[in-house]
Amino acid sequence: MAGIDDVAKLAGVSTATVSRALSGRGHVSAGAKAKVEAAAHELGYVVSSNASSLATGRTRNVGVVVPFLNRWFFSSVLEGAQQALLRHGYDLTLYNLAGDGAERGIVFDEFLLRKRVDAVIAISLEVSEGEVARLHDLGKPIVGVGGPIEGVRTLLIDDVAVARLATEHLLGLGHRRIAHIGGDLEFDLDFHLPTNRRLGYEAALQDAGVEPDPTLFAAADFTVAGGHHAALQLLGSPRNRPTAIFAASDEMAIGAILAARDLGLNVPRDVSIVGIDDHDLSEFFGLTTVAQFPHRQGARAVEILMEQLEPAAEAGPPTATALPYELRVRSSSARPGPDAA
Amino acid sequence: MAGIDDVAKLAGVSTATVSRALSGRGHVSAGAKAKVEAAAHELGYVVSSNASSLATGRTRNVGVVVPFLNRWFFSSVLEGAQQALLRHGYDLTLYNLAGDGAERGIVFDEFLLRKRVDAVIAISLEVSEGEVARLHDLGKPIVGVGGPIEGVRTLLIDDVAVARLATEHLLGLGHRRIAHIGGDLEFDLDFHLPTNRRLGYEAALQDAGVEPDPTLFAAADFTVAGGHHAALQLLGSPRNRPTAIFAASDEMAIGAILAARDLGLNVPRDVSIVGIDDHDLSEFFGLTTVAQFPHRQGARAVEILMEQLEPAAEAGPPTATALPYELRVRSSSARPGPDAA
DNA sequence: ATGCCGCGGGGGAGCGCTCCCATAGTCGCA
DNA sequence: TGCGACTATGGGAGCGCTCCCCCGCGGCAT
Repeated sequence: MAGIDDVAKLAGVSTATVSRALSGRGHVSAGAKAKVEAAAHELGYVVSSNASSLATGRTRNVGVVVPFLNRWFFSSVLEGAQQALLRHGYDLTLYNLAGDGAERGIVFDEFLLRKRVDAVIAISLEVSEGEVARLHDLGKPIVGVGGPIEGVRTLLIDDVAVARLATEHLLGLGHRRIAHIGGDLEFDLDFHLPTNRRLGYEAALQDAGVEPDPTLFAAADFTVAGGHHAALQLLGSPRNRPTAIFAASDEMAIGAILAARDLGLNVPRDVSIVGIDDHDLSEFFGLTTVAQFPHRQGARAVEILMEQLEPAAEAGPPTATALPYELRVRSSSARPGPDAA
Repeated sequence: MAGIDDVAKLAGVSTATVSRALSGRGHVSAGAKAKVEAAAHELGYVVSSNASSLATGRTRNVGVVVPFLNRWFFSSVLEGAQQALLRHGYDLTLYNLAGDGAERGIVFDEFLLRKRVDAVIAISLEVSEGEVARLHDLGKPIVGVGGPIEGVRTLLIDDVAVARLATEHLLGLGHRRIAHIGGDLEFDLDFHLPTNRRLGYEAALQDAGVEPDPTLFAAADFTVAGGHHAALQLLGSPRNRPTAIFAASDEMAIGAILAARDLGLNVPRDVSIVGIDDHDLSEFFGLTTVAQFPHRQGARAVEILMEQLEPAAEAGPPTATALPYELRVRSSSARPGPDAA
């Protein structure tokens, strides 16, 4: 393996100049720079990140901590973060904290603190104040995505507004009996997402002069099966059947569409269904939804970290934290049928 | 931040002893080891992986290269690999090569070779011989999962056998007109998976004395939408309609189930459907499938790397490369209806 | 007794960079 | 012409470990 000395020798300069030429820090004449680059290329030289990190104290590596890997939201955020990091020349070290607390302790004690990473992105993960404090003491920035973390800059869509938008879409179509499939409370201990989406739903109804009907709420976990189960209850009996369902996630909404079909109901003729996410499968199911853009959220998280990690970089826009969302109307929502109106 | 010197001072020993005590290499008396551990704990000392890597030349970090993050197979393998690596005290650096070749070159030239990783796991990714050679020259082991790579130890299920098993299940139920939804050829340039599964399907038919009917094959990409589209063609007209469909993946199979429903056909009464994977959603859809276990495949890949990276470790079983698979019969397959038989 | 071996432990070189400091040259302006 | 400011470059300490080499000691066979 070629080292910096080999490059220096070949280029006829000192190692200091090689370092400067390749890193862009400090002054190097154009000629010297060209010679160094040619030599480096010829030798197939790549700086040793270890040696570089040791000397600088920076690793150009960020740790990403996720609770799940195989769910759409998480993998999308991860993908966005990865690509953004790559553009900045950073590596991404992945920590998948699947549930149990044992791994978690190891990751925090041994890995994150091992000077392996310069910063941390926590995706929808509860991080204790103590953990945040430790990272802070080490001078490692942390940003959260998709779940509020005490004392940490966090990226998340305005769940209340998103739910409101979805509900208003249904109200605008003329629906009045609108059910909601939301997360159960246990889940809410970590994120306020289910609560917030329910609040947005209720607020939209009230603004339209519709009193929320507790019998039109069904709790479920954020899966197709959960949404299916909940929708069967909601749509099960013809009397008092809602004309529309707003589900807190697309996976739930897809479950609801399938449940409606199972009951012989036509979507959207007999029941309109909307979700939140714009999941991969939503287009296939013609699901009307409010898109959030987890891919961009991951990228945004990286930008925020870069502002702190590399203050020298372009100042960038003044960090607008309002995350975009967008109603995507497809075929699963329509005006209620005449008998319902 | 406490360094090794601080620990040495507090424990009243030399840094060499601290290093030995903490790494387990070399001889240290029990007493000294206890003192060192106590001191390290008291100071919250964690070895700097950079300094350690620089001195040893080993990073305890493996690079995982994946083409997609948000597909069930990939994220499952990734999860399995991550957990296995964590158990071995290794980190996982993720490289998501989404399509284009530009990123790819950067990753190989700058990142993987940057002495950042000790080994590489390539998931269903075509790796050129040149790339393999470079890694080999650097002494970095590489193992593939889910796609054959020239000259590299690769983990993948026996696609022919799996397809055969699925097809034989249908044959055993009495089906004779069995259609197949498989990958298209373009996709096959990378992996031989679609071809192999088709071969297994045809072999099973021939062994049962059924001549494969080319009109009962439909190409699709490996998605729900792809399977749906293909199944609509296959099941579209009542004449010559197959009594069963074997899809090369569960996502395709689920698309086929939905297509059957759209056509007013009952699964399994009018048509049986089986897939391959045991995808998360398969249970919900009652899909009969041949489970492969990507999570374990990821873990297995790690074990193989560890055998090379840490020869000192337990010798382990003699590396049986036969990967497990298992038929899971659910409600989507049954004997063909009387009119079909 | 003597030599040898194995174990426990210390000193310190060296891993491959970065960056501080020093030096030399160049330019512009008083 | 002189001086400060700035650019270009080299020398070399030091980042925080690991591990080679060395020493000392006790036990054991010769």
